[in-house]
Amino acid sequence: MVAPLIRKLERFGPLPDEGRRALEGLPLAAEPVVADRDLFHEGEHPRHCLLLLAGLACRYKTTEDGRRQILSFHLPGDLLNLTGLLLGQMDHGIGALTPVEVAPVPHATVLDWMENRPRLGLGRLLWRDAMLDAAIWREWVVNVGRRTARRRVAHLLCELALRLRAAGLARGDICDLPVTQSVLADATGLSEVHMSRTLQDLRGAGLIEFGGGTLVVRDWDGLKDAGGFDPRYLHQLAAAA
Amino acid sequence: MVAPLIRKLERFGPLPDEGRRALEGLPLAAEPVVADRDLFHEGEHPRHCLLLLAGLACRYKTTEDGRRQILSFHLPGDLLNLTGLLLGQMDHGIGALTPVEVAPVPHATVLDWMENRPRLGLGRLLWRDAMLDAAIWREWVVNVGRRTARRRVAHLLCELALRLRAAGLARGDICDLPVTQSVLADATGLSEVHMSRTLQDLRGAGLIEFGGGTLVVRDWDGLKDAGGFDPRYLHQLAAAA
DNA sequence: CGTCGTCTTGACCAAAGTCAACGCACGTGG
DNA sequence: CCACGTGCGTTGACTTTGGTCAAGACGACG
Repeated sequence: MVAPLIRKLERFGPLPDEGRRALEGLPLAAEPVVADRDLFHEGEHPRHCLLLLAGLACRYKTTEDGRRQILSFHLPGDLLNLTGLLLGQMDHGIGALTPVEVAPVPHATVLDWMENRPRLGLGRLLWRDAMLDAAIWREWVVNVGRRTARRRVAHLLCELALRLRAAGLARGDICDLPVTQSVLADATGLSEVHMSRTLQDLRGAGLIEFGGGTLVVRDWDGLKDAGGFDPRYLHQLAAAA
Repeated sequence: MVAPLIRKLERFGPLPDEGRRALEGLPLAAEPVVADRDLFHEGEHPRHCLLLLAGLACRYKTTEDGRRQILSFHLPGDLLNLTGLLLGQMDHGIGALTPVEVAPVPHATVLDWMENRPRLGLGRLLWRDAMLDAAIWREWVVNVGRRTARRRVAHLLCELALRLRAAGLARGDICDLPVTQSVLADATGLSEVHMSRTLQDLRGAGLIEFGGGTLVVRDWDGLKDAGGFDPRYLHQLAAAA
């Protein structure tokens, strides 16, 4: 069950055997969660992280006037909520976009890894993982702040295609992306209607197909181009591009 | 010289005496940097962090078509660039917005604090500081993604007023904010012209005064309201609101 | 005194939002 | 097996927000 997490951490650097064994020995109780349920609520003080085993999750915030902004997507293998561990209170929610399986990992366990057991080598790798999330947020600020709808959407799809591929959720250019257009709209700061038009635009240009929970990248170079996508911000993940 | 850094870290939790002594004993060579110069370039592989001693700095990215998006502002006491330490390559630039004083701190030193010397208690505090930056980015995604120009600008000014106050750069509601409107525009994803109009709008509503490098918050509640500002995302910094 | 950077203003334009209607697929219950 | 409802996507007409372009004011500074 921890294999995807281990694979991900090893992208950041070597994982000592002790660390690997610690992860593999972790008692994990998988819990199913139905779609659209919160894994963490904004404002709560969590006492555990969640290892995402299957399904798609997202972080999001809701504005004062009820609009939703999705902050990031999370794939199987992601250890959700180091943020909550370090900051205490959740400043955002984490929700299941699809039916999901998660396994709680107590904060105490993670803190022990990071602070008392340097031989595991987990501290730095987990920290890097958190910093990669931050790198993605920085790019999202640029995306919503300074790009047109077309570039925005193309850019997001590039990022997702790459991450889905790295997580083993794609066969070639065919990616599992079981989300509605309204989810993509909330991730890009666009309206649902305009998302629909923009996707049609990209489809019409022969760059993608999207529907039925699947994204097909028809023309990777064209899509990269349309999005002004430079994968360097994804750091170790960039290789695939 | 490290006093502002220590003050900031202590907001996140108790700093053991060993840690304090380690910081105070740090050999710091202050270097002046003129305004508009880069402290770190996008793409470089830095070998040190920079402790910001005086002046205002910002992180930014430039899009493929040459537009700038400012990602965050940094005030004296900030230890710039834990990101570079952990991710290796810079995915963004860090620039001096005003004349600035910085002191380099080798990566090796910081890594040593964090990984080999748990008694210092610095690891967790620095990590929290990095996570607070991430919390601010999340809010910025919401700000540029889901708020109108007026709310956006009001929100940014609320955040800055609070942070400037916490950093001792404000006397009451009068804050040192020596930046041009074009900088604020790049931080909010607006055009320079529209920033000018929006500031006039806020001025006209009696919420702020802004000019000559100074921000005066005339009506804090009104400004919070106009920005939909809820300081909880600033975590330990929220107290002042 | 002239120049440059910054801010302001006005006129116009383009991008994206809003509102409303409709089609379609899917699942449910009669 | 069909009727119905619901959620999702699409389309069109219209509005709003903010961007763009261009000109001018103002002040700091050489």
